[in-house]
Amino acid sequence: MPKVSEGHRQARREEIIAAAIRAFRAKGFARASMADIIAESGLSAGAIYGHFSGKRELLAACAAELLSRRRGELDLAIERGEVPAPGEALAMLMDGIVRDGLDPRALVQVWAEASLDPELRATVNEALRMIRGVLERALRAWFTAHPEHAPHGVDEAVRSLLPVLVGLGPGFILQRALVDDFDEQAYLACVRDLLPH
Amino acid sequence: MPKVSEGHRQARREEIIAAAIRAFRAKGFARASMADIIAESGLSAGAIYGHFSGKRELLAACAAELLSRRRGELDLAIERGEVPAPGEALAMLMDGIVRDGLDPRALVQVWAEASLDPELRATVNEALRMIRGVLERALRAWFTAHPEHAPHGVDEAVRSLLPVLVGLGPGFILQRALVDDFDEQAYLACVRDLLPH
DNA sequence: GTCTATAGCAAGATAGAC
DNA sequence: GTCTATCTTGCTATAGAC
Repeated sequence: MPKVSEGHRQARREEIIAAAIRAFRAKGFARASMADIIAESGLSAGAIYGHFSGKRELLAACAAELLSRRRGELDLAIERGEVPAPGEALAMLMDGIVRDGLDPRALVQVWAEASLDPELRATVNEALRMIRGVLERALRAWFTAHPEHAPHGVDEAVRSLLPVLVGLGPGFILQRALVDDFDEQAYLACVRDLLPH
Repeated sequence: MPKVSEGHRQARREEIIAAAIRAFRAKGFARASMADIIAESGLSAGAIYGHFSGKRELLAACAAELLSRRRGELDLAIERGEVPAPGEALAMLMDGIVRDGLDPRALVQVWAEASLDPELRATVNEALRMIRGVLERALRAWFTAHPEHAPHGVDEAVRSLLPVLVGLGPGFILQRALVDDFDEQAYLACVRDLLPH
């Protein structure tokens, strides 16, 4: 057992993660140096390496943090018995990201790194499965409440629509990151209209 | 005017670009070193730097090359008077990417780099506008031929659907790059079914 | 646990011969 | 135009004091 209380250790870790998120946001994973993260945290090299084995582990921790935040809201809405339509469910997720002030570029950085690093890829996959699980619950609830939109059965409707619903998220995020005149609300409005509602 | 014919110079440039694409494909932009590209090309450092000012310019050239390839097919289909439905148009683009053997990870790398580098971002934006233009022509042709799917007029139908159609591309590419059990054909089938047809 | 200082290395770009 | 050899820079991670 550590000498310092586990609580303090956790707090310090989160402090470092927050600093790393800021650094990755500003410069991306490859370009943000440990020196940047160290400066951003106000700590020192030794302090960082006392908590994380290196830059990659730090990125994994950041990715986990960012994704776990997103889960709550939609999950909560479902718990409360709300039944958002498919397009609404996606809009809730995306709005949450926007509201968080989460720079879409940071997410693109994580994707890029995850596509090359097997370990991080596994982490992201797990996180994606989680998000997918939440969306699946939402879809299932809605199709069950509106069987007229699921002519081949609820299971089939969910199974078919889920990958596309998942795909619409990156489409939103990437355009936010790259397209000069991207209209977020118009995108979400069209999605709501396009998906069954 | 150069001593060697412009044709030879172009050929050498394309040779180098092809090598760079292979290197970026394998390792990503940040991790592929100039040494990798040099080895892949079979040339030497001096030869590369004689044609490109550095790694960034090389990436920009690769991005331009990859995107311009994609343009041809869909554009050609429209020239021939075919009128693909919206989902078909997207599927044609995505199939083209798959057929090219283009590693989706390479595209994610370009996105990540473009989201941080203003110059590359401008290049990608221009390329995206080109792709968007092609898709817009396709949508316009199809809605004109099927006005029953454009109750508020062709212009409005095109304007509304275009960003989402553009967004479905990254959704496909990213899932191909990251999701372990991604089913490409199911995704495209659902898209075809979801979009008007 | 955290600090300072630095070892050790990899990578981008260049210089100068041919 | 292209080659080889190398210069320079900036980085990650560690060592050792406190």
